[in-house]
Amino acid sequence: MNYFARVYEVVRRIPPGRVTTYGHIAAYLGLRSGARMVGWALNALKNEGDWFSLPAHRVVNRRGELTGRMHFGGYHVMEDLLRAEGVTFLEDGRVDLSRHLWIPGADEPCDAPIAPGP
DNA sequence: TGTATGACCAGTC
DNA sequence: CGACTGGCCATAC
Repeated sequence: MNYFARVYEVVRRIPPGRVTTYGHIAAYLGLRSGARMVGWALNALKNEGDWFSLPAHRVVNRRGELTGRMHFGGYHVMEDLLRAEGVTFLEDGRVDLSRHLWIPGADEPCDAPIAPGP
């Protein structure tokens, strides 16, 4: 079963300026705590060299931390990509999930407006 | 076939 | 409040 393809499909659906978490993707796929597999699937992306084809930089952990930034070829690449899309960061260096969190299945959540950024 | 691993999560000490 | 452990599922060796 192409579990990776499932993850890729969900990641592709993430709108610009929005981010989602591993847990939500796993939950959308029907897994309780398959979040590790989500990370593993994205890890396979860099192996395939197609990681740049998918907005993998929009996938963060439940706290909004860019845990996978080291896999983007630089520790600041992922952050720059998100900022370029208008994603705002907290002073802690985490993504403001309260404003940019996007949940799979809800293409246009009404209570998650895109913030214009500072 | 079986063990080890992973860009995680939630609960517990 | 900070740190640790177990679990979860699929892939790789």
